Amino acid sequence: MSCWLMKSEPEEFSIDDLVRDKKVPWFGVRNYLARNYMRDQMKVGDEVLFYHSSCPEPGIAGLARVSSAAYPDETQFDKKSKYFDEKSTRENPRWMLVDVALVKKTKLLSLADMREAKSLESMIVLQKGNRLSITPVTPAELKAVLKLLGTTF
DNA sequence: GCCAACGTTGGC
DNA sequence: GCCAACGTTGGC
Repeated sequence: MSCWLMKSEPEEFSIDDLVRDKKVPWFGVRNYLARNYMRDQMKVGDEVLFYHSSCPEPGIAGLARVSSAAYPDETQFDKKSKYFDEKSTRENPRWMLVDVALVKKTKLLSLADMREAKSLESMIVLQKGNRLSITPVTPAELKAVLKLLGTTF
């Protein structure tokens, strides 16, 4: 079992939207490394840290789990979608996704709090220049995040 | 709005 | 296959 941090812009899709919807396809990822994580490494039941990015208070806002195997992202075939990819075909889809299901909304563990925590300094999301929207989280990092949040999965 | 960092594209 | 130019991300 692995753990992942997945970024979402709350103006697009927030933890409150996940509380409402319970389970969503993680559409719109258009980065090959992030796609490969979903396609090749994610397993049903993997823990997910739901992270708010590009917003007034970035940080971890909730806990979730991977709830499906990888399958094609429908938005790549939708000409009206901003995620449309004319080079992708149904026979050979370029972009894959997994479903993500809510575990619980948590208090916000802000980016500032995360930067202050020595136990989190190895997290990829905190490394300089990191822009990847999906990053692996080590068991030790997960444990430290849960401790700071005062909760468990 | 700025800008550093990084990914992608395309000419050669 | 190199690499300059361009586009995007995302914190501030």
